[in-house]
Amino acid sequence: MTLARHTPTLLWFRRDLRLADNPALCAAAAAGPVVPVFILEDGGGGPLGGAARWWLNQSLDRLSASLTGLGLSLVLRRGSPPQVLTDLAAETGARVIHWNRRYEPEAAAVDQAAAEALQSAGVTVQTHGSALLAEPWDLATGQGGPYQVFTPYYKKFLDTVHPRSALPVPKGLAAPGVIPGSLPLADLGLLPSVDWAGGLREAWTPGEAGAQAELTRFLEGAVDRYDDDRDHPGVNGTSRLSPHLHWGEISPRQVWTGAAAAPFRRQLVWREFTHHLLHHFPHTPHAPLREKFAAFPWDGDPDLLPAWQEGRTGYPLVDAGMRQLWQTGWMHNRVRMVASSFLVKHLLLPWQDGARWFSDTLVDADLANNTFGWQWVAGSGADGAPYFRIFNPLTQSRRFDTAGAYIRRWVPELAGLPDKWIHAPWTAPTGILEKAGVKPGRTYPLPVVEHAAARQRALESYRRMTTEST
DNA sequence: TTTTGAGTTGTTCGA
DNA sequence: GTCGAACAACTCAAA
Repeated sequence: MTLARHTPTLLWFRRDLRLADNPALCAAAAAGPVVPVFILEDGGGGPLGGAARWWLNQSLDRLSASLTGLGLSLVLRRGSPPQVLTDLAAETGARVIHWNRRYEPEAAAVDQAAAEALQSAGVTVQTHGSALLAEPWDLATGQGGPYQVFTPYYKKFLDTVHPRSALPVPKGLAAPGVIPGSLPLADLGLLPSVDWAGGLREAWTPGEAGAQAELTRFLEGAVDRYDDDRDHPGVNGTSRLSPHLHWGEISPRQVWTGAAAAPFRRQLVWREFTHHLLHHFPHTPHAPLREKFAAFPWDGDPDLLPAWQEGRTGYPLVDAGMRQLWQTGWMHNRVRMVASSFLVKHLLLPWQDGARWFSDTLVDADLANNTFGWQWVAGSGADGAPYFRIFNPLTQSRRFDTAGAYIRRWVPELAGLPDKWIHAPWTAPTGILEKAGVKPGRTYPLPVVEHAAARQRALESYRRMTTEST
């Protein structure tokens, strides 16, 4: 064995907290002893929300245990990646580093700075693609530009992208003779000082094993009914893989390979599309993609933002969604649309406020997906959604949570109401309300806005924007 | 260059 | 209760 075989290689874990189908891990392992490191970054990829920090803590704990089982030791550090990594290279004598690429503008800038610092220090940087099925710059229109409409993107994707099968966990992993020092996980300070995470613990199992279990559950049942069930929030009909995908505890390739059903794969391509958009339009987390929306009059009552955040709007489906989010760090996608639309159109508050709240409370908080979703709802994003598409929270509630199962679970003070009245308690007859123990305005809020009036006001605002900007 | 067809997820109104 | 049309005008993507 040559001396070079004993020189360790650095492996920088970021949004790929898994061992299977991990190209950076495979490449590092093939070169000899591996020093895996995770850095809690000072700035970079944007501030981590509270729910995301909890998830990250659990996931790092699981990753560390898995690596230990294979004879490796995860090094935890905090600071600025260029500094931390050049220090670690000097400390270990590593000449090569591998990582899987990130795509958010700020994260990509950090990675670029780290690569430059390492190269200046004589360290070879090798990056790999694993967070997406296609690189954001791979697909282009006939003109060579980025796509802004999903359907043509989707067609192009199906024509040109053929995901390869997943990589196995590499065999024969070896640690270096000297293990670099690591912070204890607790010293990263990811967990809240007051433990509010009970609902999260109950709802989720972060980590690679938890991700595989969730995929298995989905493949053994829900995937076959996905097209019908995914819109019904009272049914466990979605994959619930979003947080696992966000943290890379499972790769999109593993999911794609496992689930061949077209309606589900289509959703995975949506994830690709949002990353494509964010890469090509890096300003969109803050500013509307459609420029004329910069003039939109967001003149709703800001005092209603907390009512929305805390699930006190008086619209049971909206409130159920916001409370599910607060308690479990996740909201069913159908309800995300209804609740987001309510903030933007009924309350006339800026989508950026909603995006910020979601970023802080979602365990799957993902810049590309979150940005796309909010801009789509606001009508300022990349699609042909007409401005007059305003969700009616009652129609949506009756259509998708007909029997009220979702509302009863998350708004228990309404649980005693019959199906017929649970969607709009303030319309129920007095006798029914009394029997259910519901006092509108006392045990459950009256609607903070009236639907028809709010709808008219939103339409008027869009009209104002279009007339005043021309 | 010009033309053409089409665009995730909806609601309301009136026949 | 059901059904089709209207809700505007624009932009995108490809031919």
